[in-house]
Amino acid sequence: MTNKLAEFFSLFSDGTRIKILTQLLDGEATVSSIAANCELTISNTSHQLRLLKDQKLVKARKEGKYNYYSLDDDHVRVIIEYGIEHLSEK
Amino acid sequence: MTNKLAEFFSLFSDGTRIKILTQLLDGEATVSSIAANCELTISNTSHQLRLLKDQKLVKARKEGKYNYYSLDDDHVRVIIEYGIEHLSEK
DNA sequence: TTAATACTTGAATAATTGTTCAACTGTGTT
DNA sequence: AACACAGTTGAACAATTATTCAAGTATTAA
Repeated sequence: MTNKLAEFFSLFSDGTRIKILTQLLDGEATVSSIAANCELTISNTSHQLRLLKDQKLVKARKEGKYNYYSLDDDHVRVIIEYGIEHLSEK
Repeated sequence: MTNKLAEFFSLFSDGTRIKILTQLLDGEATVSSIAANCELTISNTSHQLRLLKDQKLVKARKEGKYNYYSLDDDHVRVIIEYGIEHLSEK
């Protein structure tokens, strides 16, 4: 249980993934647009999105040659907000 | 900002620290009792507590030769609960 | 059917992190 | 003073994780 929890939270423990997640807070986006906005390579973005998808934090929708990713967990927003609150208070 | 957030969440991204944090949800405890309950070495426990303390998730109170650690952040409980909820839902 | 775009994947490398070990400090006891 | 207990610290090693790179698939357009 503790390890599963840790695995879940590890998705928030990397600046790259936090960038991607906060980007997705604004709504769904393609891999290339996420990569562009977050200043990441497409490959890296794709790898991180897969991790997030494996753990059901995001979901993907395919439309033509584009893959649209979006948040698949209502907790993500709150968890990030709590983190921000912690930072601003301490 | 994203990196500070990631640094904060990285405290939850390790099974050892999750064990320590959940142990502290029950109230303050000494380093040795935490180590015993979580089945960790004293040294490892102490190292992890320092990380948690540096980021103001826990605080320490010294009494004689004992160091009592306790949670110093109201968000910890909720964040862990949200993590558990996520796991049970997906 | 060739080419271009939009990704994905696996493997290698680079970087970070966790754990242990040995030595140390501080406190109370004999 | 010498000892045991409670914990801290820094350095080394072990393990994990992030990022890049090169090659691949899928879709659409020329």
